[in-house]
Amino acid sequence: MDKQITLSDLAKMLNLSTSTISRCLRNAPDVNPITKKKVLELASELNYEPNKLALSLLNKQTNIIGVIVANLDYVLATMVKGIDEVALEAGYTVMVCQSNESYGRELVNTSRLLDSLVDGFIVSVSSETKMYDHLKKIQTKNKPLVLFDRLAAGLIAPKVRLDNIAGGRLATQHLIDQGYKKIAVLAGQENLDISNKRLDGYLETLKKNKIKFDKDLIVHCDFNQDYAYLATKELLSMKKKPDAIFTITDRMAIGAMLAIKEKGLSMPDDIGLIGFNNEPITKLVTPSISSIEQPAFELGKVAAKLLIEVMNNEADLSNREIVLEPKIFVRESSNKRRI
Amino acid sequence: MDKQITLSDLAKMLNLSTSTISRCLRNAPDVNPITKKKVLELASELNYEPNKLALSLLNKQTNIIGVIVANLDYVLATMVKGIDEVALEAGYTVMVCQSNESYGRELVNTSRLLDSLVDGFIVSVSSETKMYDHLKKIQTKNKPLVLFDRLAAGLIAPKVRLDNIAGGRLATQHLIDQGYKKIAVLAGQENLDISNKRLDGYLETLKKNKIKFDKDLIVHCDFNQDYAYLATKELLSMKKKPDAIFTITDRMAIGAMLAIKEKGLSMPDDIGLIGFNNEPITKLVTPSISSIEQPAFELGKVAAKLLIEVMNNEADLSNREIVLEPKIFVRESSNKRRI
DNA sequence: TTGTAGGCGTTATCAT
DNA sequence: ATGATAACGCCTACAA
Repeated sequence: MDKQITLSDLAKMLNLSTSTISRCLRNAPDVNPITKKKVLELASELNYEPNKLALSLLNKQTNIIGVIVANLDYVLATMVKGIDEVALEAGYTVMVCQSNESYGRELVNTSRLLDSLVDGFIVSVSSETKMYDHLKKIQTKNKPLVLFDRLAAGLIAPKVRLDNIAGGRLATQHLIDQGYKKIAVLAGQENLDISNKRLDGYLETLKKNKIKFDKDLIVHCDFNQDYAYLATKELLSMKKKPDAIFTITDRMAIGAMLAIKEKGLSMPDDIGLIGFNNEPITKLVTPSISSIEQPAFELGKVAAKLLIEVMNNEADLSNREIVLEPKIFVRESSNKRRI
Repeated sequence: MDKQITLSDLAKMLNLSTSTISRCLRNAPDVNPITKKKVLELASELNYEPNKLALSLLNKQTNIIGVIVANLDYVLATMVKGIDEVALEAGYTVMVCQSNESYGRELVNTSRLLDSLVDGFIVSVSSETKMYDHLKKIQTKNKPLVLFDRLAAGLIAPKVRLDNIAGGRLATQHLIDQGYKKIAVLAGQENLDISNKRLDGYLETLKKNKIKFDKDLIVHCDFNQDYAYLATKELLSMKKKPDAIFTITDRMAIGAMLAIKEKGLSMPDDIGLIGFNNEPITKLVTPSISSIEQPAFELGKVAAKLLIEVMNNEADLSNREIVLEPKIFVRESSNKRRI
């Protein structure tokens, strides 16, 4: 590691004090233009650049935003891109850590970022995370924290999320409108708020349409294609088997689709299928899969804006919750009436 | 932002000097066990944590690795996951910046990370990047730099990459073995090393099999499904139209597939298709798409290991180039002989 | 207009 | 066993 040029290097070379150098470099008002010129010339000649670490130590801020996500799949990567967009614009650099859906990794990441490194946090919890002490610790240390996507239920903090209930409603109502009556749900793990909300939308919509709810039609499993495949196989071998499946993610929809095809059933006639996230893949498989879209890029941008607002603001935004609306994209897998 | 507890806070409260406190906290040998106990108790009670910024300023290292990638699509996200894995293990935190395939963004990211923030760089250049001054600047400042995936041709630095020529060979030979004779290539932009290498493998294999090369069958276009779609439409309306297409990425294969289907041609009989990357989607579309796999996770791990080696080592590794081998996955889209 | 001194939080070195 | 001091690189009073 080469020694970087420092203020005092310049000072020595020009027989000036470091403060004078500093002033010249920062366009301070009261410096001799001649001195200033000399300093600027030497500085650019030697490629002087201020040491951000020293500045951060002084100003107690790093201009780094820490982002913790469970993984970098399509949706989260898109959200991160949105965060990046806004952060860069505002002069912040983004540090992305993946927890790999592991609670332990999330803890490590949090504490690493927390150690005076980042100015604020944007977090989407892992599916394994059931305790929020690490997030509370962020708050105890008075670092701004914004939750997005997968929220930590019960934690008071500014939040940005999709209206997951509405997503659940949208999907369910669509299936009902298409004439499906026995609608199964492949949900995520039971502690996962985002999954439960989508499920709530489902239940609500059944009730509204006076369809009896059958608890055997709800399966909780990992956010994972393989589990979804297995779960669907089981569902399809039940006596009162479903005539439609709503999966809480597109990955799971793919798993379900494989099981359905294997069983020799055809979509949308024998069975309807709708996913969630509107990943590009839904358009490309055969049959194409209906899905609920969340505005992922926008959601990331909003989260970053909110965090920056919190960081700049004295006002208490801890009860602010920004909710974005989902959209439905009807495709072949559930379009029984060929609308 | 609350004031964090500092060493001198503890010192004042216990009527000790900061050096003593520091020693106790770091398990130094010669401290009075009683003092030590007192200090540790108070420290944990007040949740004292050392200020990493101050440490970094002192030690001239941040334990942060900066990663610059063009985007976070499947392959790159997987590579980043590999980097993350190794880095975390070695006590480093990873800072991921996306250039969004923009040269300008890449410049900004580089200089931000460069400002004394990160201990080393792992970079995959954007498809727009044709000049490497920003990377040379990293080297001028004597920060370790490892290139991976998309290398900067001509820049001397430790590199980790896929054997792209072998990938091109593998794909081409497979198509030839299947009986295809007029093999088109959808390549990336002309300056992109990774694309050119795959193309080299193609050319080499044609020659080896004594197949005449037709330059009209090579199309350079953006790494992008839509462009690939359009390019394929053109290819298919040529007089001497191809009987197989090798696309340099799977995304492009998808675009090609859409154009092929639209034209009413069937794979693999009317036309063969093979992609590159072995993205999950290749297995899921109909017909499933043959593809060349690169060991993305492994490649990320190797890149991180190499960087750490460079950072710890005085030896000059700037000529080291680690090459990983691709594998072919034959699927329906090109399996004419039903092997 | 320029210089001096002190501080940001830590550690290493040298004294005590 | 503990304390004082200097140093990392910068900035902001305050002094000259």
